[in-house]
Amino acid sequence: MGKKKNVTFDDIAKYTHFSKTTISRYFNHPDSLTLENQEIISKALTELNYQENKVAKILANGKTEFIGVIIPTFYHHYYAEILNQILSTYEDFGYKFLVFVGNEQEDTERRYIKELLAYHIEGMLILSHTIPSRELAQLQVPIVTIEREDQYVCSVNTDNYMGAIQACSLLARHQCDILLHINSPTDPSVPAYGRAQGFLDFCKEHQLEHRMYIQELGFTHETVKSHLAEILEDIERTYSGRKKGIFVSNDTHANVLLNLLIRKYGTLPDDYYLVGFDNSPASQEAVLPISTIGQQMDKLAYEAVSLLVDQMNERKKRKPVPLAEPIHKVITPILFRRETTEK
DNA sequence: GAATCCATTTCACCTTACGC
DNA sequence: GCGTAAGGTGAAATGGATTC
Repeated sequence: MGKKKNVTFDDIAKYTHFSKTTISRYFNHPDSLTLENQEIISKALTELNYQENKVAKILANGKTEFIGVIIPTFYHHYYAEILNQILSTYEDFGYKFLVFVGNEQEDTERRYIKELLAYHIEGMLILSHTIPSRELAQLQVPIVTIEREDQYVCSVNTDNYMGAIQACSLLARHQCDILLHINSPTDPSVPAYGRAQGFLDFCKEHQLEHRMYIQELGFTHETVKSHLAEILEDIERTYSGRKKGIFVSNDTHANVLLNLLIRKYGTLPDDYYLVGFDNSPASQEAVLPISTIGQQMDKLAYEAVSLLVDQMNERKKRKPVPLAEPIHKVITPILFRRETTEK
């Protein structure tokens, strides 16, 4: 049995005795047709069972309606959630997404970007950290980054510094004797650096005893667990008998630390107060729901896609005016008090 | 190297409405 | 009745990879 041929504009045109142009106008500029003719075409579409052909549309106008996305990893639940929010902006903007996970491999990410450009994506959202924004800015496609170094490209970031202040304020209100911050080494050009800087500034300003554990924790559960176990051992040894307020740089790591404590003590000891960052699902689903600084992922995703769509629309104009300077939007974080501080 | 896939775009034509 | 503008529509060119 031969393959059944799809119904095309040509078929609709012959059926209705209009030209293909008129059929195209029906879909793209319906107001340019009389109501009577719109009705005739509408009826024909139903009778012929026409199925929209996006591939032909892309071929004709060169606009793929695709946005490329590079995610660094799915180990952090934050990225799964933010991607979920990005995908849901389809309802608002109609763009579809081609997603790659770079796994922190710079050359792999370059290959993925090349592949995305070959698909004629109209814009790109970059969440991975490996490729400098100066290099991204050279690509002939609008780009918006989320929570990464962004000097030369548009971006949407959480106010990490304010988030750290909120976390420290909460721990200070609980009269913690010592404030501790666990983080990976972060370059000052990365927005997340604000978490460490905010911690440091708050402790200094309020003359609170503090300490920062800054070290690479790894990208697998096993390595993170092993490194956090070492840090916890040091905390137990150094600050025994004191009330410890720990601000961990993300919820995934906060959850691993919480599990280590619960495995050891059966519960979260009274002298431990814990705050994470991101409000990722891990913080809510933990054995003890974790207090956290919530990144408004829905807003981050919406603003990022919105900023990208603005640039993509500008490029479609006859005389596009490129941005003089990259736009950087900042989203306010929200404090969530849960059981790791509210005992 | 030409034909094919198929929707869009550009240019151009025809019709109708309106003012003088 | 004529000229002009606006509205409605069609023919042909177009895009790039694949197939013939």
